Amino acid sequence: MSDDLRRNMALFPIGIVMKLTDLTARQIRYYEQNDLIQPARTEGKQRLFSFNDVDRLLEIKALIEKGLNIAGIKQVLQMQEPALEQTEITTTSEEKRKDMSDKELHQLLRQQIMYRDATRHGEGALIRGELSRFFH
Amino acid sequence: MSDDLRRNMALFPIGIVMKLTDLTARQIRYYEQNDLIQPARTEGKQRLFSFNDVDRLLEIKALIEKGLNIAGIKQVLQMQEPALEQTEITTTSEEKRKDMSDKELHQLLRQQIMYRDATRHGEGALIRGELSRFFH
DNA sequence: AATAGATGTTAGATAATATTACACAGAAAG
DNA sequence: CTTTCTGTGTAATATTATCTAACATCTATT
Repeated sequence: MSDDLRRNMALFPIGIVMKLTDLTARQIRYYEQNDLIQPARTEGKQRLFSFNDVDRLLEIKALIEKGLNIAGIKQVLQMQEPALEQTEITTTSEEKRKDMSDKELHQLLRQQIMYRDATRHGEGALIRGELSRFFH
Repeated sequence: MSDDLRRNMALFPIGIVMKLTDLTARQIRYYEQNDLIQPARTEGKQRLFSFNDVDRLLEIKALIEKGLNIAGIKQVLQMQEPALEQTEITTTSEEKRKDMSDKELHQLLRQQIMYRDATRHGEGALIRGELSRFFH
């Protein structure tokens, strides 16, 4: 329980996240601008990232390297998001989905499967696996 | 193994550490000035703290609240430091020790014992215990 | 009362980040 | 084969965060 708190706690400034993810500030801000991440802010409006944010950025990076564009990444990420409120789960996800053609969706799912096959090792250890990339 | 890397990795600016430890910047810098901690620095000379640094600051804070002064804290911390190089362990520690009177040392040891009794729970989980204070 | 230790506070300098705008290469579309 | 769109680089300027150094304040000890 406090593990969740830990991982969601806003801790890192963008400079650290750049080193951790090997992304540029420009990229990180661009992904935020396109709603792929929503880092917290200090009083002075500076971004603060959590472990989860860093994890997500690493996923984004992996998907970018697989050739996905922002729209595709957005779909993939929202698919693997845990069920939030039990109200309107279906409506929300269906609404989002209706923006894609069948072909696009199938291609996306294929790529997502490949991605998960490549990265899945231990069940709950997926997170650990992501974080371990910090230390190369 | 990479756990050690993680805990020693310089990640947090002083502003975050202030919130995490509930210490002021003044205090943190003062403790550094007195060699209780040695945080890393950015190229631009700004402090960067690791999880271990934060842990240590929490220990320092606990000792301060017990009424120890800097010299006392220094002794306690260096006692619980893991054996570093096998060369000159004895000489180094004895050199440090000879600065204290017997009375001071005994008082210190008494307090240290009380401290360890109060905080010890699971063996290697001491770190976890400390870190959990972040989330009150 | 005087001293020393620990912290508060302020001032000025520097580093880190924010925002915005423009540039540009490659992919996608026409 | 142009044109357009996307993702990223880069530069300028403003603001925030941190740094160091100095002086002030408070407490406990002498």
